[in-house]
Amino acid sequence: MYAIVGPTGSGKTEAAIKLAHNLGRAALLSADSRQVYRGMDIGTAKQKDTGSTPQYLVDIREPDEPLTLAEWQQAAFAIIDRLIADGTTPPPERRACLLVGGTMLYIDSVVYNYAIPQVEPDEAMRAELEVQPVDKLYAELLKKDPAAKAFIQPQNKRRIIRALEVIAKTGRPFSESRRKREPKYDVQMLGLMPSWEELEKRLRTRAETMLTAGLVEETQRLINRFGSDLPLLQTLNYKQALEFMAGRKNKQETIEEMTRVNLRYARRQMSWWRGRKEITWSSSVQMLLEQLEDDGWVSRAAGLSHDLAD
RNA sequence: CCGGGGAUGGCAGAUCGGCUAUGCAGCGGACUGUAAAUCCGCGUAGGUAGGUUCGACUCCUACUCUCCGGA
Repeated sequence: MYAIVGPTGSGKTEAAIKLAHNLGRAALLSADSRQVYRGMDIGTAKQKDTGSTPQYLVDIREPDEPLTLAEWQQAAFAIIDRLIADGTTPPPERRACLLVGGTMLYIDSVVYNYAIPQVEPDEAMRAELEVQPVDKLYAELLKKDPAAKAFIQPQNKRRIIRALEVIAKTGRPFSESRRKREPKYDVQMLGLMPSWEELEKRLRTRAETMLTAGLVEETQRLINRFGSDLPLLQTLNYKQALEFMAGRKNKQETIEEMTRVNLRYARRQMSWWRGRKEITWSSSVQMLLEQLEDDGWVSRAAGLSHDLAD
């Protein structure tokens, strides 16, 4: 199993499709918190055509029923188990699994087998806590779970509330849930990151393409169906499309703005992965594939999937 | 040409005779059920030349530029 990570617009999906082709029998597992929603295609740069390679966890929800991390993780585990792990799948359906996407937390939840607290969001409780001052909430959190100080910042109300929610429902400190478990799968992590100049160029071109391809119309369709206060409309690219539609920005300004916010997001993604020893980085799709050949990973995996197919 | 207002970091925009404005952008970071979310840390200033003062971005003078009104 491979995980292909990299910032938005780096060409991860393209790399994954080529790699899947080289491997022979493989499937794509999308780790993307926005591509899971139907009708959000252009703005999320969804790749519908993956050739003969199946793609999972795309278009699995309507935009008005949000998917949570825990649900996504369970769905991912179920698919991976079916494809490669538990041996109950008849050989013809078995495939090497390529986990590909930019949602860092989603990737990690599978690769490191996060034990996500089985506590569903409690809207009533959240609303109640929301109106209280942060410092009070933070003090309460530290009293109940002193170790939380190491990873929750004093002003981060949303995460403080989540931590309090978990403590209230489980009676255990939130910090306990961060323990690492044994990984379920043997995952090879590959990173794809072109130069920043190259990435900026790609993102600008992609922004232009999105507008030409009908990003505005797609946004309008979402508004028509779900109303203009749909939270998902605050997503990258859709938010900028809304500004354009409201006449606050012209087309050129919108393209620049889209490029800028995508670059900012890419920076945050890179800051998540920077310094991870287990990721092998490449600066182009070509390099990534060559590196795999050189290290014998492809042939090994190809042999494996060949065995599986027998 | 006359009168009046302004000149502050990449941009916007406050305050103050000695003590971090702030926001956006930029750079770095955190992250276990909203994660394309949320949050934290860090640069870069005071048009030019003089003067007053222990000390000037802050007060005074001149100059330059600019905006508004009037010729």
